[in-house]
Amino acid sequence: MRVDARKNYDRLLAVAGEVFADEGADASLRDIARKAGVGLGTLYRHFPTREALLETLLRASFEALAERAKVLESSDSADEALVAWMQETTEFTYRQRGIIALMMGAIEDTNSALHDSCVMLRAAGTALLTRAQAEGKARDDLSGAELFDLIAALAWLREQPSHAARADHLFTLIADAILTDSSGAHSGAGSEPGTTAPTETVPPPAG
Amino acid sequence: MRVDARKNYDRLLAVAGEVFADEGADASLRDIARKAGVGLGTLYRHFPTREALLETLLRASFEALAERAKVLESSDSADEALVAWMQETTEFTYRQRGIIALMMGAIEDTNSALHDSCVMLRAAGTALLTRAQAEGKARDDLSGAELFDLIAALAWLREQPSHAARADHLFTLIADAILTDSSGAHSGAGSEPGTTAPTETVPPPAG
DNA sequence: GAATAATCGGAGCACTGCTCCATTTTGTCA
DNA sequence: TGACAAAATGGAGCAGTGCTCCGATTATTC
Repeated sequence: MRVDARKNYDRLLAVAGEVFADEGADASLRDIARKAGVGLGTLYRHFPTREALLETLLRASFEALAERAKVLESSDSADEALVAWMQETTEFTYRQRGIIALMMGAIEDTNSALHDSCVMLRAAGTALLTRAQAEGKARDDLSGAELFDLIAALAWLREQPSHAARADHLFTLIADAILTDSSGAHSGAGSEPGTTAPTETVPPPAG
Repeated sequence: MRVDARKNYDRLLAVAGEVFADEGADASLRDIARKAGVGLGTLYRHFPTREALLETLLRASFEALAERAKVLESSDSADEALVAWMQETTEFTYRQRGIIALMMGAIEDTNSALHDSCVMLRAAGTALLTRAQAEGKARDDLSGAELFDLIAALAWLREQPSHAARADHLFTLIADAILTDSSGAHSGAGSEPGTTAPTETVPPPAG
């Protein structure tokens, strides 16, 4: 890549990261180009779709979430691992305002730039779910796709301002619904989003 | 109202009903005006916001859902009544594609034309929930607002094409999570959206 | 039939996503 | 160093959006 192209590419990513953070995933691309001091054509040359831009920005985070699932797979408690990963994934996803709707569309659209990331994320969750099910800690009649749906629904809910105050409670309710009664989850230690996972496990998006 | 104004008003409502049904709640207002054979200014004169137009179209249905809750309140089974109403409300809401997002914004925006309808709907659900709780059929740590959130989340999920096949199953999962174990809901009779409420209880939107 | 008030409808503004291509810049090779 | 081809640029242009504004038109009243 030519050095001037590289410079513009980097500038676009940096600015896009800020603008998306400020205004959500439906921010104006023209605005991003303008703030990057670059023509609109240049933006489209580097990132042919909005999703391509978002994918480049968020790929590292998606991969970190998948990696995190791998680590959690070797933890002691299969149910706590599952809930912790659900919590982290929900948290990350809802913070990228507007992205969960794109992801739900991308997961069955093989042409979408976000497709692979979504499939990877779903697979990572499925592995944790399957392990919990094998240990009798999670209900058997739940698929990885359904787990993904539940996380998406929770993330969408958190994007709604009117819901904010109740977010943790509903997360716990749904987490408990996934776990089997015998896993003793109702006491809450493994399913309180506010109290678990105080450490930063997913890096912020690049830029 | 002048007769020409009345004629345009009615035409707009009729056309808007069709267009919103075809394209969802974010359909082009200019397109609606054009198809109604009316100027854009005329549309905005009658319906100053998109939400005002939707509210006029859907008010009767919202009121029917509230009325339905009242009827269900005097049914034998408090838990079955709650789940049936959840099912009908979710069904109605998701069929009006795109409206659930507007409703979530409207419920705490007193200026929105949809505000009153949303508050009314939430209150109707709260009454059913409270009754079920009083009878020990629903978990106590759930508020009417949270019930509304769960219905919204389910309706949003159903709007996602990738989710369609799993809609009924997740509805059942969440319905069961709301009911207490003692209510015997896990056997399913009261929480199978596909099998309950075969009768049409909510009229289609006007127009 | 004339006066008046209500209503109409589309031009116009600022914005969006996206395409296209004349112009400019860069890297290479003699 | 200078010439040249390839790569990259950036913004004009198109079709669409929500929404406002106001001169022209129409219905109603006297």
